Amino acid sequence: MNPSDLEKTAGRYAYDGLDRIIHEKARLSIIASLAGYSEGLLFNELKELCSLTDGNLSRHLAILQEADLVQMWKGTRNKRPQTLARLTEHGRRRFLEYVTRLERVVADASQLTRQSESGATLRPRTA
Amino acid sequence: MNPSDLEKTAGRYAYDGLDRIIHEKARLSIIASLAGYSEGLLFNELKELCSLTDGNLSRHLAILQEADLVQMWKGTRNKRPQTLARLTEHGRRRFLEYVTRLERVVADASQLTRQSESGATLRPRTA
DNA sequence: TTTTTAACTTTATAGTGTAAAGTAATTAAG
DNA sequence: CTTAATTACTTTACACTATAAAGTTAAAAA
Repeated sequence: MNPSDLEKTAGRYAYDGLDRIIHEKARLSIIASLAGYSEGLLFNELKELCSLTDGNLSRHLAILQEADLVQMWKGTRNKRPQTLARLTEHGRRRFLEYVTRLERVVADASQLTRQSESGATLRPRTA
Repeated sequence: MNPSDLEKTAGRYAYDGLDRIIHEKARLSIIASLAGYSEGLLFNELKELCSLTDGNLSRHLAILQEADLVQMWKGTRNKRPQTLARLTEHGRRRFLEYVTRLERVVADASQLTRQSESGATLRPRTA
């Protein structure tokens, strides 16, 4: 890589668009689940789908709610409290944006696959 | 979603394969950069490509090295110390695995796109 | 009426990302 | 020739945050 290349591509791999709130594994898990169920999912369903503990799920849902990515509906189902979580419109858009960025990461990686197949050397370059 | 569905898909969205070490944004950035340059990148090149500060890059490189995902070569270039970072074979494989999981996230998300296009309702479901 | 279960929420803690400060070695300035 | 500045990092301290353990409320069972 020569200096003029650097100039052109500074920040090329910074992945700015990878929104921290969505990128966190547990929350990505939650959002991706909700993305598949536009009618929403119950607390316990999410817990199972995402393999999260109660406290953990509760905290992450609170964070997602605060960011207006998810909305919660509290009700009762046979005399038991039930919480339904759903993506907001905003959350849906932000997730789609996030995924667009992810696609770039995947695309970048395909380059690696090609290079390794073409038998590139693994020696350090000389000074 | 009915209970038998839950049974079948518990952990469906847990994304276990999203290795924490690689998933972290700054490190994903570093690894994706290195993936594009099999001959390795210099400290300052990485700094630019990933828009990281010195300290930040240094720490993350140390973590990646400890995990045997990246290897470092210390040398000098016109009397200045230079550090060259490169993906290890192990790192390359782990990154490819990681990307495979990412592809699943992207695939999951395409479902959302389809649903939103088919005009699904946004009302909470009745108890 | 006491205990247990269900469905969460709150809190304490351990872990981690980040930038500021520190180090060492070279070059430039006075 | 001594001091200041630059380069190329590394170390440290702090602020943040993910997580699970403990706590809460209410219904159901014993």
